[in-house]
Amino acid sequence: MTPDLTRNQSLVMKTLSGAEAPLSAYTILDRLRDDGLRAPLQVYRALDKLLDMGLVHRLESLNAFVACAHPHTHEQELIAFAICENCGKVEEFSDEVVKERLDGWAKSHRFRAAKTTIEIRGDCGGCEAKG
Amino acid sequence: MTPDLTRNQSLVMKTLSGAEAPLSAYTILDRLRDDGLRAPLQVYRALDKLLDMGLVHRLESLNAFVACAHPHTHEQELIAFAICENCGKVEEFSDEVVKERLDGWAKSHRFRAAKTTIEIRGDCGGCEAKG
DNA sequence: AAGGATATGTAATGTCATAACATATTGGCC
DNA sequence: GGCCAATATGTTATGACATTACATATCCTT
Repeated sequence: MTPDLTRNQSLVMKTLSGAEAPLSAYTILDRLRDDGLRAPLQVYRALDKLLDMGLVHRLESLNAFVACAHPHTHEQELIAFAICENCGKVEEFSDEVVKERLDGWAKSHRFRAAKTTIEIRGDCGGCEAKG
Repeated sequence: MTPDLTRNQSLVMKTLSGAEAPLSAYTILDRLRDDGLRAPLQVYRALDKLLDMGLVHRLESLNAFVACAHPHTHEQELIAFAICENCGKVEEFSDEVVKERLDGWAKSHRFRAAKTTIEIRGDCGGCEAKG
C-alpha cells in the first residue's frame, strides 16, 4: 500500500525525522552533501513526493518542512501548527470544531477548498519558562 | 490617530487597493516604476508599515499582499482568507468560534500566540460556474 | 539652529523554488 | 529475454522573493 521510498526520498525523510525543528530545502541539501546530493531539485523532488504521501508537511509561513508527527492518522483531518519563534519547535494538532466551521464557511460561500493552512506563530510554554 | 501615509506608503497602498487579486512585492514595484520607485526595498519598507497599521495583509501561502477589506474593524479578530486558485481573488472573513478554539488550544498548551495564519486555497463559486 | 527619529535611495547579496534538458532505472507486457 | 512507457535522477541555469549595509534626506522637537 504505502509505496517504498526511493533513495533520495529516504534520505530527505530521514533528515527531517531526525530534526528538532523545521528545515528549509537548502538546509536539507546541506545535510545530505555527504550522501551525494548536489542540487536543490533533488531535494525538492523528494519533498514533493513525501508531501503527496502525507509523510511531510510544508510550513507556509516559514518556507520550511517538517516530518509529519502522526502519519496515516489524518487522512481527513485539518492540521494546524503551533510554531515557536523562540526554539523553533512545532506542535501539530487538529480540531474538529475548527474544521467544521471552516467547512461551513466554504459550503455557504460555494467555495471548494483544496488545501487549508493554519499556522500559529508564538512562544511555546517551555521557552517562556526559560525566558 | 491613524498616521498619514508617506509618499511610498501611499503609492503601495493605492496599488494594492486597486488590484483585483493579491500582488507580490515585485509586481507592486513594476507598477510603480513610473512613479519613481526603483528598488524592492522601497516596496518592502512601505509594506512593513502598512502591515503594522493593519491596512494590508500578507498571504503566506502566496508570498503576496492584499489590501485589508475591513480596515479598523478587526483589531482583535482572527482573520481567515479564502484564496481562489483559479481567478486569484481573495475573500477575507473571521469566525469567532474558530478563534475561541485556537485560543483554547493555545491556553491549554501554554502557547502564547503572536500571529495566526488561516488560508484556504481552492476554487470560488464564480470560477466553478464558469468552468 | 541642533540633534534625534524616521523615511528614502541604491547596490549588493542572500534565500527559496523551478525550467529545461539529458540520462538512468524500474516495471509491466509480448 | 527484449521492448516500451513511466518514473526517478543528475546538472546547469534561471527566476522569484526578501534582506543587509550604507549613504542621504526629511521631519519634528526643543
